[in-house]
Amino acid sequence: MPSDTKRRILDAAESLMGDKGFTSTSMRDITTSAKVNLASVNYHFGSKEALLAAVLERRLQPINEMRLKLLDEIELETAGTEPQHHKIVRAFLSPPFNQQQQLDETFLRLLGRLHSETNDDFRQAFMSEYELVFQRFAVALQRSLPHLTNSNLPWRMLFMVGSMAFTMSWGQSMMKREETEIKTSAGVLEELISFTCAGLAAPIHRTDVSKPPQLQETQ
Amino acid sequence: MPSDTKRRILDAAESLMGDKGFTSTSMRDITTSAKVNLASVNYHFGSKEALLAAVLERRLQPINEMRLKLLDEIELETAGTEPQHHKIVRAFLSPPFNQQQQLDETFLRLLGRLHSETNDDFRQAFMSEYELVFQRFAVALQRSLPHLTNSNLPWRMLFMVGSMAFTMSWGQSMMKREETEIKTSAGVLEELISFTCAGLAAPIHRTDVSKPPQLQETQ
DNA sequence: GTATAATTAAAACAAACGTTCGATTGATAT
DNA sequence: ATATCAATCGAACGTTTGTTTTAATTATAC
Repeated sequence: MPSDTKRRILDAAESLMGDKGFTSTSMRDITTSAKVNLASVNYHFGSKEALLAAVLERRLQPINEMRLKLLDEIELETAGTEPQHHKIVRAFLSPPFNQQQQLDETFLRLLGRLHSETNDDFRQAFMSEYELVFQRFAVALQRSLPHLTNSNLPWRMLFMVGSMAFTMSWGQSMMKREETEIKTSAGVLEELISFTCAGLAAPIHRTDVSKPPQLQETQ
Repeated sequence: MPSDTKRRILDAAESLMGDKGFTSTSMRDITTSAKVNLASVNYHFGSKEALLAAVLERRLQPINEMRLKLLDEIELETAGTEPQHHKIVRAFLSPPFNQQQQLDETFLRLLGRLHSETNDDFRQAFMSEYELVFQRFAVALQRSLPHLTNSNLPWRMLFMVGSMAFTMSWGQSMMKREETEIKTSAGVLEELISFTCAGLAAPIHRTDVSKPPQLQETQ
């Protein structure tokens, strides 16, 4: 029987870092919660930062695999009635929300935090693993929304990821507010997809100078 | 001549926390960069967390004031040719991008980080200061987009804030990539407004169960 | 001028941090 | 039984953390 120490550490780290953030979660927090010895983390993972990488890897790899698989299926379809970019957006946004385990909710928060809490080197390494997925979806979106240019698309995809990440870190506390009616991950996902599709497909901004829209080009 | 120690501390804290995050920025980092004594922070502000609150307050108050002022002006207008929700979205999104000083770019990053890096108590206090602004814009948006319900609107506003926050923390590094064509804050703002307006105005998602998961919804 | 308050300076504080160490365990293979 | 080796343990390492204390310095008021 293989020891489950590594899994316990990963679970505890995922949960705690999702709650309090990376730097605010100490090794002692993690090992206490996981009921393992303090030294185990460095023994099994090498460092605290490497532990974070392992936590992310465990969840992100199947998510990105699923994204690419869904995109493959879309591109193999001979014809479809639904607008292509709806399917593409769904292929990108749904995998993180799909897993049905309980732990995933904390992972969503960690993922949401990640984009703004690690140092630049780490983010660089993290993004490089994302690049393939990002690139393939950029090509697919550009094809299905021809009015988008190289100038617009990267920004709109940034907005998409921003909405997604923000939903991940705030959605849970949002759903707990009694006045909020949509209370399931699936419902939020549908709302997020609608919003994102419309945003991506928005008409391109006229660089029309005849009607300066209130503020202009400070630099 | 009043001492400029407080301002130097605020400037240094804003810059460093924007770069490295709150928890990863130490008091010694701040006081060294500001060329003041270590104890000055606690003397003038009381604690590290209170310093962060002061940093945010200094910038956020004029931003939120401007948001409400712009919204007032919109609501006083007798008639307008432009869709109302465009103006409302612009009133909300443009103030953080408006200030022309150099320091503001680091503040944008700090603001973007803030949404996902502080503890819950602090976020609660921070959000309460936001609540008035949020509430007024929610009412205005609902009025100008009648097809939105209490069920949709809070989520779509969350998506809007998410795109905005993400743009704040990543926009600067995004503009430095050579393949990115839009390279000014004003240009990014216009793109963000277009995206957000379209997302907010998106048709509501039919909770139609007869055709459940994968495809539907031609907008 | 001196008295009084406000600010800065230097030093120290205890606590918490990530990491490393040598010893010990427990199973597997020889 | 003995050697081996990965895994776990308690303890300590040297730093760094935010904060506090006490003294010196500067500005303000009388």
